[in-house]
Formats: sequence, C-alpha cells, structure tokens
Amino acid sequence: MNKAKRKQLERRGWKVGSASEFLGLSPEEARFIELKLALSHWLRERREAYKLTQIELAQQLRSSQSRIAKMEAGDPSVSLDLLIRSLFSLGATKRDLVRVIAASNRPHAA
Amino acid sequence: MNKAKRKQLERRGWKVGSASEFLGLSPEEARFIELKLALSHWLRERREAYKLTQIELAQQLRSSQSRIAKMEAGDPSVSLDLLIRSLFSLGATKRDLVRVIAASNRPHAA
DNA sequence: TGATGATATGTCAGATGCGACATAGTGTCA
DNA sequence: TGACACTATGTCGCATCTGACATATCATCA
Repeated sequence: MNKAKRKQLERRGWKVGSASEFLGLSPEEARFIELKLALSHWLRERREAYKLTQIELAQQLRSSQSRIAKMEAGDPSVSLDLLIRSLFSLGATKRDLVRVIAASNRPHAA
Repeated sequence: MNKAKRKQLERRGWKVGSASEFLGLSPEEARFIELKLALSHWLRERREAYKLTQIELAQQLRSSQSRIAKMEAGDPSVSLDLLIRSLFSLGATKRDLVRVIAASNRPHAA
C-alpha cells in the first residue's frame, strides 16, 4: 500500500523518530512499520557486535549482501519473516525479541 | 524446508506442547515456529473473545475465511507478516505482543 | 589522487504467499 | 434424520518476496 511513501519513510527510518508521525498511515500500519524498523535496527547492531560484514552474515544466512543491506535499511521489500528468522539465526532468543519490541517506540534505543 | 514434516508438526501444533520436541529442526527454526504458533493461537483467542466468525474477521481484514482458518491453524503457507498485521488490526498493542511472545514456550498459555 | 573494502541501490527470474473459490468436515438445532 | 452455521482443506492465478548479480556510493588508507 503506497510503496513510494512507505519507502521514503523507511529510508529516513528510525533515524528521525517513530514512524507514526508521517502521513496517512493507519495506526496498525504504523505499528507494523515501527516493529520492522526496530528489528532492522537491531539486526545491524547484532551484526556489528559480532564484527561481521554484510557479506559474512549473508553467507551465514544463505542470503546475499544486498538483502542484508535492505533488511538493515528497513526496505519495504523485506518481510518480517526474513528479519526474525535472521535474528534467530544470529542467536537471538525470545527474551531478546521481547526486549526489542517493547522498546520499539523509543526512537533511539541504541 | 521440508514442508510436509513442518505441516504435520503444525497440524498437531500447540496442542501437544512446544515444537522443538520434533525431529530435525534447528533451534532457530523451532523458535520461529513456536513464535508463529503462539501468535496463531492468540489470533483465535482474540477473534473468539470478540465473538467474530472467521468470515466476519476476514471481511474486517480484507482477507478470506480460508486464510483465517489457515492462520489459526498455523499453516506453513501463512507468514508472520500476515499474522502480526492481523493482530494489530484486531487492536493488539506492542505490549500485548510482548506478553504473548514471552509466554510462547509455555504449551498451554491459554 | 587512486585503490581497496564495505555498504547501498536497482533489477530480474524464480520461489513463496496471497485472496478467492470449491468443497469437505463438524457441531447443533428441530 | 436434514438443514444450517461455522470451520478446515485443497487448489489456483496473481502478487510479493527472495537470492543473485551488477553497479553505485562511501570511507579509509597510502
């Protein structure tokens, strides 16, 4: 639904604050996007914490560097499934997941 | 990845306990499936709490009765995206989500 | 400056998920 | 028993997501 707007939104992404301040998103769409952005952000954090390059992570996940980049950028073409699978593959636990989701309205939880 | 086994697994689903007891699942696959099953279960709970039929919910979500049934059954053909979008559309909050995920290893959190 | 390593962006063919439809199963009335 | 309402299952054409690849951008070093 309106990919262009959403993409622009996600391009700015978590850097600028919570997603709901943008135009025309229903509350549940906003919640969903915020969730994705929080996970995207966290994926990058975890990868960097492990000192992996996107290429190395891609190999580990049997994906590709470009997909990792898109995941981390919150590109609309990446699904929650892929994000969460990836995080689990990076060793995330349910407890971790819960923590991230709970914090996902705070713009700069880094 | 081995849809048949996974489907059989999910057919029994949360009724029989946590998913990881079945064959040949990597820990992260197991985590992922448990997460899906927990959300599936919760979707049904919420729908029933609202006294909606699958048809009514389908209309509300602009989906179809069969997809709702598959969601609630944890069918492998439904994505986390759809599940979570649906829950958000049913008014779930991040707090709700967190609660469900945190409880998702307990077999009978109903 | 150029070269090198890392990340970002665009595109595409093939894989997977989607709503829709048909139909089968299940429970509950009379 | 049949009729009805609800849910489950199977299939299908279309849409979206995926990994892969090419290429662009960016940062750092010499």
